[in-house]
Amino acid sequence: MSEKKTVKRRTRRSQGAGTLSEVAQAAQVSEMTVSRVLRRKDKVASKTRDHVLKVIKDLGYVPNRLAGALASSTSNQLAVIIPSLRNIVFPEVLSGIADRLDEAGYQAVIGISEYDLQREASLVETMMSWRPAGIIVTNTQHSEEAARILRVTKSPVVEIMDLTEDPIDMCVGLDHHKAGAEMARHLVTKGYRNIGYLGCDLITDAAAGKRYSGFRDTLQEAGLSVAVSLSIDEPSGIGLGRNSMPELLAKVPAGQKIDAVYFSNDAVAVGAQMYCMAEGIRTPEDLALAGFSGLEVGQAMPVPLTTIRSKRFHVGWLSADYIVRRLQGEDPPRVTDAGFELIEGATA
Amino acid sequence: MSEKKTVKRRTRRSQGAGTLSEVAQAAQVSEMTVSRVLRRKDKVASKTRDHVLKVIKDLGYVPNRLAGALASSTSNQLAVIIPSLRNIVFPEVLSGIADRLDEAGYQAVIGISEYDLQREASLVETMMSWRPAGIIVTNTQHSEEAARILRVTKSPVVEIMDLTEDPIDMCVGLDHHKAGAEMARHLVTKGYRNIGYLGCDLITDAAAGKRYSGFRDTLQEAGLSVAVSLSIDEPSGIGLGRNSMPELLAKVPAGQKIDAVYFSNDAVAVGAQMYCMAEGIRTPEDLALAGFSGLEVGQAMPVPLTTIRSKRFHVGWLSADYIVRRLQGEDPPRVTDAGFELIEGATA
DNA sequence: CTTTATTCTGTTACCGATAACACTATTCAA
DNA sequence: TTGAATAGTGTTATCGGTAACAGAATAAAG
Repeated sequence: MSEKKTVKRRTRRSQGAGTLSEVAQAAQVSEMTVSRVLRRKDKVASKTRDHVLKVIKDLGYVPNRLAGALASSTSNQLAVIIPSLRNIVFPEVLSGIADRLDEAGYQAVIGISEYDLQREASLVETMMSWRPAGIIVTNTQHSEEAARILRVTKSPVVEIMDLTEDPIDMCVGLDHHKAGAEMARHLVTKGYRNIGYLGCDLITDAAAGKRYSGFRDTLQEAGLSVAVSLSIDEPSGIGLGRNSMPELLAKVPAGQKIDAVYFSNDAVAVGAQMYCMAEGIRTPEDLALAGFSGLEVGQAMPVPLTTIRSKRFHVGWLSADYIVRRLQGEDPPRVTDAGFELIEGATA
Repeated sequence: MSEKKTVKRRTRRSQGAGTLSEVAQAAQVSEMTVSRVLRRKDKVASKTRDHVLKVIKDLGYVPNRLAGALASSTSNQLAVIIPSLRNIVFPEVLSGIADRLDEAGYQAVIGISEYDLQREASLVETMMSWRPAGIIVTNTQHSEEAARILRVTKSPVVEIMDLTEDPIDMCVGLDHHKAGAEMARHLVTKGYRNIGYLGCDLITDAAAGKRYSGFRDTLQEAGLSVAVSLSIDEPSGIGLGRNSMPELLAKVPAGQKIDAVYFSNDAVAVGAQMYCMAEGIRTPEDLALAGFSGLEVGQAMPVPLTTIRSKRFHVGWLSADYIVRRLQGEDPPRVTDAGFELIEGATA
């Protein structure tokens, strides 16, 4: 008489949210029926549905999406990796993403890389292990490992803010080199000849680096060069601009003078502008200033900042849109140049 | 001869990331061994471990955490709900949260409620359905439904930024009523008697509402009242401050004058300050200004803003810390007043 | 050279859902 | 009236892992 060895163990803790099977029992239907009611797919008799819904409500049942996602291998989570949250640009991108995802029923999971490619790689791996519906990463430069994972996945991938001809999957951004060039042209046209540069670390922030090189190249074409430049390896911000201006000005060779400064972004530029106001340096009469981003704060200044507006909300929205559409079977463009726009403020 | 009806179906799509079982086969060990290698729990012979790790690397295997979390009912995801990302205060809170979570190996999943309790409730439900390790929500006011779900869950819950004596589980924040009161006292002490208020909608932003009531109450105790006030139902920001100042000033009864304005937060205050600079209104000689938050931009102004610093990074860090510690079996305090600090700038 | 303890690895039973198909009851056209 | 199409619901086999215990292999003890 062989008795099957029935080991009874397991008293796995409940999470207090109930299970499908509890609901099914209480409602006297099968689990599938409950599942159908919740997902509103397939039809369920409206009488049954109402009854099940009532039971669900009474029990305060909250479905377990881990199980759902595992079984169906579909998720409504979308991974988003950005370099930082302190630079208001990225929250604005996120707003665009969230806006589009919302209406499609998806949810962003955000990771912060702190401008560190190694951290980015580790985030990519962690986030992909949750099998998101898609992933959005910032910039087009990635570590070998991150790139490998992103290339292998079948989920849609969008690289944002920057452009490349050969994206991993899709990309939406703007040409930073061109943006830098455009500002250089603007300053040259305005008659500035002795131009300085103040920015955050150009290696850390690859896009800022591209803008700088576009800027410098264009000056060179005009027979000019960057008179003096200073890169600070700190998180960019208003404080950095305000505190580093004296240092930049001090670097100007004795006997020379600069008549304009280009900044890595608006935050730094605004900080510098505040320094100028505090020191009685008139803009643009004594010194012209030019930024990049088109932040609200720059445009609110008594003398609005001359800058280039990047379409951050739009880039975010579009990248999310592409992912959603891809998931719906469409085939959005691989490379999208969202463009930019020179804002001729009053500082240059 | 009864043949068991063996239905063979299923060709569920692979996700291209491999599975434990594939790794196990390739490495000639059991799935459990691979699982152990990855989770670094239990010990695995170092020879076996190295071999498995090599196979994992060669295959480019990325574990499926959905399955892992489902089986172990533990997650490294932490849900965080904030009202907005556009107000730099919240990204700063998030930085604090991310900072602490990182070192403990957790990951924040962020939801944006847009100051809408209904949306918050829906986010709470969606996010809890992923069975996060814990959840952080902003403010202490929630819809009936959100509160129910939060009370039922066994995961740690922290309400942040505001305080209440009876939190759902834990709370970390500051006393906004007191903060408003403190600023009122400061202005009164400084000799201001005709004080106006400009802010965003007080219903939308409950914390701002509490500050205002603390402010008003204290003025009343001093025998004063708010001379003129204006609430705009728009997302608060620098633009709002800059554009609404004229309207506020226009509301001052003819023949009267105000000598100070209290703002719902620094963004609005800075916008107003820019308006003043642009219009040649001197601060504080012609008009004193006082904000709340202690944003970098306010302190970088040529005339630094008088305001109250909220410890946003710290609040975020601490809330994450409490959750992590709770998960480790400790018992952090239920209510934590993170305090605030009056910054006596030069505008009041 | 056993016995016992210690390491390491495998087996089995789930976790809580969904996919795919099966089956029963209606409804409808002929 | 009857076979076929349509609706509504149930059954079974996973999804890709982990918990708990069992068992084998090795080391330590007597």
